[in-house]
Amino acid sequence: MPRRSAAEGEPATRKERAAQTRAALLTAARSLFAERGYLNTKITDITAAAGRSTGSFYEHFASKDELLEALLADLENAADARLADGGPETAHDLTDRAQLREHLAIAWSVMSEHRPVTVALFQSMIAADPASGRAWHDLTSRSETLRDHLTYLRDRGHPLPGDPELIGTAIAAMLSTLNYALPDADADAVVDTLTDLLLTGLAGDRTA
Amino acid sequence: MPRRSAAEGEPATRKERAAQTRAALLTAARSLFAERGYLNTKITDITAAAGRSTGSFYEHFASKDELLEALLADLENAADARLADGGPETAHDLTDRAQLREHLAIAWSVMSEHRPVTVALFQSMIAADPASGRAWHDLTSRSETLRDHLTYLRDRGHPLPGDPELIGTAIAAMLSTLNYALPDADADAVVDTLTDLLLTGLAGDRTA
DNA sequence: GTCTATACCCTGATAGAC
DNA sequence: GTCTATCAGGGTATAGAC
Repeated sequence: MPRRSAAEGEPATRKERAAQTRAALLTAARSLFAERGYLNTKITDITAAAGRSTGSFYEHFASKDELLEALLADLENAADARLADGGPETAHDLTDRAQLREHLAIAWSVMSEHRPVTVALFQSMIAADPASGRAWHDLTSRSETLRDHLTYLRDRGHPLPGDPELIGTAIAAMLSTLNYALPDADADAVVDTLTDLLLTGLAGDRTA
Repeated sequence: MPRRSAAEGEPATRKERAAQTRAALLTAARSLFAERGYLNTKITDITAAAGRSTGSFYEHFASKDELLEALLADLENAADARLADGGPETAHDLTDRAQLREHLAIAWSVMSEHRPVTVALFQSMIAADPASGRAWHDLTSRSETLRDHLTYLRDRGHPLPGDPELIGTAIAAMLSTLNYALPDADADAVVDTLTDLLLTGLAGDRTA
């Protein structure tokens, strides 16, 4: 049986302590990313906020970028779990107001709930060399589901405003940037407006 | 009469030389911003590309940020001149396809033609502390004209998808981010798609 | 005004004791 | 694994000669 320190509530195995440190770093990073952003947060800021030493950081992550990967992995696990609960994997007809709205609402709430990661990913994307094409790549892959639904629509004979990939990416650009810029907005109001804008446009008949 | 150096084509007054250096720095900055982006461009990169010394930079600008201000001022002067030539200051009814398209086309071409400044401003905006609200502020002020046109529409009795300021900012977000991500796109194709998307939406009747 | 040289600070990353 | 201490590199900004 492993040795334990005298008397306190904390577990004491090496593994557990390591996990605690790792978790503390992730938690600290999260709150700092949301406050000051990813780019302005230094590794030393994270370790300080977590109450650990600078050197300790590298025992868990090779770089700030790798820490972000870990946060992202957590996010994806959470999202998967949520979908498994019974997500609206059925929505396909984006010309149906309720379905379009649902799609936008989910996107908006996921971004808002995971704001630290969202902010970090967005800043990281924009800070990359513009010539690298990373922004286009990220936005495009972020809107895969959307694109699939659009392609589905087009294949069913519904004419679209243009190429599904371009439309999907444009919408992703709008959502990502607006959510980044407007963290404290009333979600329902924003989603309502965007739903209406994307469904029937500026010239849409709203007399009904 | 001021002294001149022996024999060459270059003018030699202090003022002129200073202006040349300043111009060289601005030009160098422009090309570097377009290539590597604003954030990744260091002051030493600019001076090196301009063929000047590091110290010389501070004789003209207090910081990289101030240099960007200067570039922005140039851009605004150019834009003003272009408008004075006979810009489409008449466009008001954004529910008219031609007028909406014209508005979007101008926005897109201005962003593309001044890509170095556009890229720099965008990166600078995103790199700011997320809590500062700068992103919202920038996007909102960037879409003032759009908002005015939308307000005009609403006041004329045309129902909009929501608050004009929100809609205008959402569109600005889409345009800015998409243009940032897609520098080499076929402008006409993009503008066509966005026009159609914003005019009548995904559910718009395109049978005609 | 422009240059060279350099001081200075911040940040990332490592070494070695515990 | 975690800490303290420290180093190396890159980047900003200034000093002083020309």
